[in-house]
Amino acid sequence: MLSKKAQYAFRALSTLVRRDLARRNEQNAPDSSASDAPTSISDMVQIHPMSTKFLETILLDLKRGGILGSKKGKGGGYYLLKHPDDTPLAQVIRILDGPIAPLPCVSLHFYERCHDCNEAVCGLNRLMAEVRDANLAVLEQRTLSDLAVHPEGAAASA
Amino acid sequence: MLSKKAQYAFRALSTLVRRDLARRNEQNAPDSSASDAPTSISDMVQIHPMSTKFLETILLDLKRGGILGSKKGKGGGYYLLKHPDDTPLAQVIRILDGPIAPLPCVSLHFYERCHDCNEAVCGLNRLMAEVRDANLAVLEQRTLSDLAVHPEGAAASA
DNA sequence: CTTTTTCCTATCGGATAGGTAGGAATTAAA
DNA sequence: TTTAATTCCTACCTATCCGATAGGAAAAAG
Repeated sequence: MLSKKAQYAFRALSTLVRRDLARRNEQNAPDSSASDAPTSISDMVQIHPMSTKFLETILLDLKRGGILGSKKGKGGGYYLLKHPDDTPLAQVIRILDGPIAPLPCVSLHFYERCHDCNEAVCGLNRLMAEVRDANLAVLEQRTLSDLAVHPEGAAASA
Repeated sequence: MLSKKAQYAFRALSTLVRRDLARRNEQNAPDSSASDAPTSISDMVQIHPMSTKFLETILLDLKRGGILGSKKGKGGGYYLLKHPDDTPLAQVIRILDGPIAPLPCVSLHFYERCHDCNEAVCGLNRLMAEVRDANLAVLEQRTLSDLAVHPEGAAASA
């Protein structure tokens, strides 16, 4: 299960993404690398109500994790460092919740040896690696952009 | 991540499965429904070292969950209620760890409404449902039998 | 120099994970 | 009929983690 941290992170990020994409559209610069016009924490909290102080620590994590940039002082806030297409959901989850794999001994980014079993012949190991791959097939493919896409009704596709 | 409970459960189950399959083979009764010849906790712990008392509570859970049967008293122990092919890994995980879905609002067996968002238009909801499905594609397909299969070296396939 | 913001560290209460304790109930066999 | 081996039950314990809060320091704009 995703932690509250990760859930709140995705909410806040969805705001940043929507603004970022809107701005790229306005400026006719769909591919510029970093976004300007930082969004403050208080703005984010107004759109998705949650504890301001808690969100503060989450955004700090995202910044340290290389997803967000920030600007201090009046008019400051946070902004995406990359195009939303270029940040997979897996990256966000790893920053806030750690490993995605169901066992440390099949984790790609947080591997820890499993001393109670011989990994080469451990049936569980092999199966959980399958689960990990199934997860990553979604989480590495889907990006922040997908967060902002609302599945419109049938009318939208007409 | 799987809890220790679930990990230990899979270890103990792998012992039961190996014995069960061997017995079916000996008796030329590959499809009989329930296995006899219970295996005691102390036997299981000798094969896969772990806390006896802790395993006790785990096996009780598996029994209440409908996966194992038991026999009390001298010569007693636990046995599989069904053919190993007929117990998907998902069932074991749900008994010991609860929901498989990354969010309560996309859980099939432990659904809880998500009051902070409108599920119909929540981008995260939709994405996490994809993750859930990717997980279940493995965990409902793979069964206890797969736990016991050791991937032999190249020689085995020759 | 005041206001607005991010940044940093410490703390806290409650829940959960992992594991233990002690014994009751049941069964087989000596 | 006693003894030994087993499951069954409930309560408890302890350390860690989760979610959240507190209180400021540092920076930037006006």
